[in-house]
Amino acid sequence: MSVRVRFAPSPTGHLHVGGARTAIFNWLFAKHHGGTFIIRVEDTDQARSTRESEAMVLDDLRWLGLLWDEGPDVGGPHAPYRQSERVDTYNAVTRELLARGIAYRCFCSEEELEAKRKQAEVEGRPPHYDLKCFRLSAQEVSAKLAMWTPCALRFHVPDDGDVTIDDMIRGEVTWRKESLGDFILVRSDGLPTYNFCVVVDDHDMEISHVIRAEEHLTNTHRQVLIYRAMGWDVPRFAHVSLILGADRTKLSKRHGATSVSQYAEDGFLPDAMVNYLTLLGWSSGEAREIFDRAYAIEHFSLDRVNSAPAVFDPQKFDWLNGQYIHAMEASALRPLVAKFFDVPWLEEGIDVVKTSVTRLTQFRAALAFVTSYDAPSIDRPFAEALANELRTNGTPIDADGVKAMNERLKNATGLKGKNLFMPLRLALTGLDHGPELVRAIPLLQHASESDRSVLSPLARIEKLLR
RNA sequence: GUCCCCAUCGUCUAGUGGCCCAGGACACCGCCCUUUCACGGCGGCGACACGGGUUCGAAUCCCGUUGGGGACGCCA
Repeated sequence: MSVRVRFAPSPTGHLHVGGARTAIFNWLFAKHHGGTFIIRVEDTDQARSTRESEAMVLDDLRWLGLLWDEGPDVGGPHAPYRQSERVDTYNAVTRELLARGIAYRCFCSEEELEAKRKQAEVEGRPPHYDLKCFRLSAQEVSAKLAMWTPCALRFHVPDDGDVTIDDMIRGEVTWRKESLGDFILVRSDGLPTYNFCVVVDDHDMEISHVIRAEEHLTNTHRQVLIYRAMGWDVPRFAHVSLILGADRTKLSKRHGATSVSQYAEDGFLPDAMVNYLTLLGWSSGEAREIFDRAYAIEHFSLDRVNSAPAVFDPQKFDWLNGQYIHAMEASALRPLVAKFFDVPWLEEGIDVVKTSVTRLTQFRAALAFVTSYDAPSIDRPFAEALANELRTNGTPIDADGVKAMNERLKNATGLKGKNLFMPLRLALTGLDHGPELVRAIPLLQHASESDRSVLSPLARIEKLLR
């Protein structure tokens, strides 16, 4: 049997890190098995779904590098891949279920149902539907229909409604029929609900494995009942645990950045994000934490996915992102950094400071010693000696040149060690810390040559002496 | 409240009955490298939630307790 998996976002905003991880696991599983990765848009909630959101989610997935084989934009053998465009398919199933008496019309108003739910709650009963409309006679139904009374469609839970699944991450999970009330299949506005669409679509699209978040675990009960009613094969399920915030509740906006696009804007790299999210709940079994996609694809398996929820740790993600930045060539980093901060001398600048940053956005600040200069207060004879050195011998443009300059400065001033290097650093950068001078000084010189807004080392000393 | 899931250092995890008085990573602390900062190297701190079983032997299997999370919607 070929592996066909899907990621099914509802287009109500940017892709969330939890959704991103679910997408990654699906993608990894598909790639590992040489299967098909499908995107299906679950937009049956018309009030919240928008095309703009759909575009944002797809952009986020593309940014992560999770490319799909079938989807709303690229099409495929089971098009359309947008639930709002598949209503005819659902209607056909609805008619069958209705004809066979498995589904029935419910004329109860939302207010009425809400009141009953509240009542059940105070009486300590489960808030299940009371079957009022299930008991309606054919005549009563016809009468209501004749009066155009709005109605929804409910699925009737059968007497043999106990369900057991063999979840690939959790093992056997069982629900008793009693834990479920008759549920809505189609809303009174004619649009089918999630639990119904998922089943029809997953069957129709020949999905072999449903890999999704744990919040859907209890929905599986209803869904299996629909598969059974239709006589369809039930796919394998794998419910991935939730990602939690530091307070151990479901990760949400109040925990800070939670959308993929926010991390992109904050200077994180897609490779680092895929790596970090893959590690959140999965491990290869080898003591290896930094790996590329090829490694993850080769080693990924669902039975190594942790069933316990995981806390998202921004510090570790930050560290991991830094590891990626440090390992990259300045030439590869340049176009990525340029989106946040661009100067003619960027590549050399990146090369000089990259080990001091963990995010692309930090290059601006790390290179501030080049772009701006506040003349510090410094020992005047030393500054004059330095000015004299630069005027006489020119500014060094490589490490050897800097070393030679240091040697001459040592002789001219009688200073050495920290007493020489600290004033030198201060005089040229205005700061008491920064990259090594053998790199920083040539960078300042080069930058001033290609960028008029940058003061050269000599210009800095002259400003300081003024 | 009912149902379902979960439980190893602060966090992510290794561990599938003896190799574990529990290994790695982040964070934190110290030392080294570096005439600054950062990177890097070395070391330290730090966990099997609790109680019962099963077993010669349990972090690992079973039961219970506690704790956490999720779902109970004409949201997905």
